[in-house]
Amino acid sequence: MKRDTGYNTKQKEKLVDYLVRNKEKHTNVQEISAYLASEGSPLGTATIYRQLDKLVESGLVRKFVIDGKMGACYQYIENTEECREHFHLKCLKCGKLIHLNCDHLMGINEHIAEHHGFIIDPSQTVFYGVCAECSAGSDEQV
Amino acid sequence: MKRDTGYNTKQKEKLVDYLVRNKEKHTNVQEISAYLASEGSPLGTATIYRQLDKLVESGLVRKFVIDGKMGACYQYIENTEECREHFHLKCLKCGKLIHLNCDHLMGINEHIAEHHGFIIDPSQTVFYGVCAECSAGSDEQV
DNA sequence: TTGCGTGCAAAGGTTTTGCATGGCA
DNA sequence: TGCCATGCAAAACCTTTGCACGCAA
Repeated sequence: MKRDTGYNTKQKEKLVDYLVRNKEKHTNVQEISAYLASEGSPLGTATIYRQLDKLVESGLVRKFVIDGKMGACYQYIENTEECREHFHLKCLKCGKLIHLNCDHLMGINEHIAEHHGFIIDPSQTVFYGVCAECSAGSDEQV
Repeated sequence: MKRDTGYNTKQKEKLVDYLVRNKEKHTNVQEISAYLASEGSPLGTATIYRQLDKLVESGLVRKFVIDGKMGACYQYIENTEECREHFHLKCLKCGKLIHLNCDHLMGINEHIAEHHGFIIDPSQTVFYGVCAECSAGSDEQV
C-alpha cells in the first residue's frame, strides 16, 4: 500500500469524485465510464482501469470480485484507519458493505494466530454473504 | 443443487478422476485442460466448462472466485456433509493460499448469522494476512 | 432411436498493453 | 523540461454459445 504520488488531472478528479459520492455502494468500470461520459468528461476505459489500480494500491478504494458477476466491483473506503479495527461484510445481493465491530469476531484473530500461525489483516479481509434484508426480503436476485 | 443425471463418458470420467486425485488443492480450467491433453485425452475447453458447471450444480465440486485472481478455481468436495465448508487464508507477502479446515472457525458463521443476521458464503470469503513463514522469517518480502 | 456430450470455432465481455500525444509540476 | 496521464486501438484472457456429429442408454 503505497502513497498516491500521481498528478492531479481533471479526469482523475472526476473519477474520484464519483467514487466518493457513491461510497455507500459498489460500482464498476462500466458504470463509471457511462457516468463520466454523461457528465461530458468521458474517460477511456484503459485510463479508468489504470487509475482504479492506483487507488486500490493506495488503499483508498477496495476491489471486489464476486462470483456469478462479470467484472470487478470497486468501492471507495472513507476512513482507512478506522477500518483496520473491524471486519467487513459484503452482501452479494445488494452490494452493501457492512462495517462490523464485534469483539467476538476479533477473537478469531487470536485463534488463528495461535493455532494456525497466521496473522489476519482485518482491513483487507471481507466476508462475503447475504445480508439480513436480502435474505429476509426475498430470494429474488438483483 | 440437483442430481447428476448425465451420461458417463470417458472424457467426463477422466475429468472427474483428475479432480478427485487433486481434491486437496484448487485447480482451474487451464490446468485441467493441460493435464488432460498431456494424458492423451484432450477435452475441449467448452466441454470442461460445461462439465464443471454441472459438477458445481450437483455439489460435487466447489467453485471459488478469489479476489485479485483471474479465472475461477475449482475443487472436488469429497464428503459434502463433513468437509462441506472451509475458509481460505491468503498470505499478502508470499501469495500462498491456505485451505483452513477448522471447526472453531465455522462457529463464526453461526455467530454472525445469529447476532448480525448475515449469512456468510465461505466459498467466496478469503482472510488476508501474513502466514507463519513470512511473519517469522522477516519483514522483507515482495 | 433419442437426446445428451463433445469438438471446433466464433462470439461476448472484461482487462491489459503499446504507442503517440497531451498536461501537470 | 521531465515525467506521468490519457486516448485509441489492438491484444490477451476467460467464458459462453451455436451447430454438427458422436456416443450412451
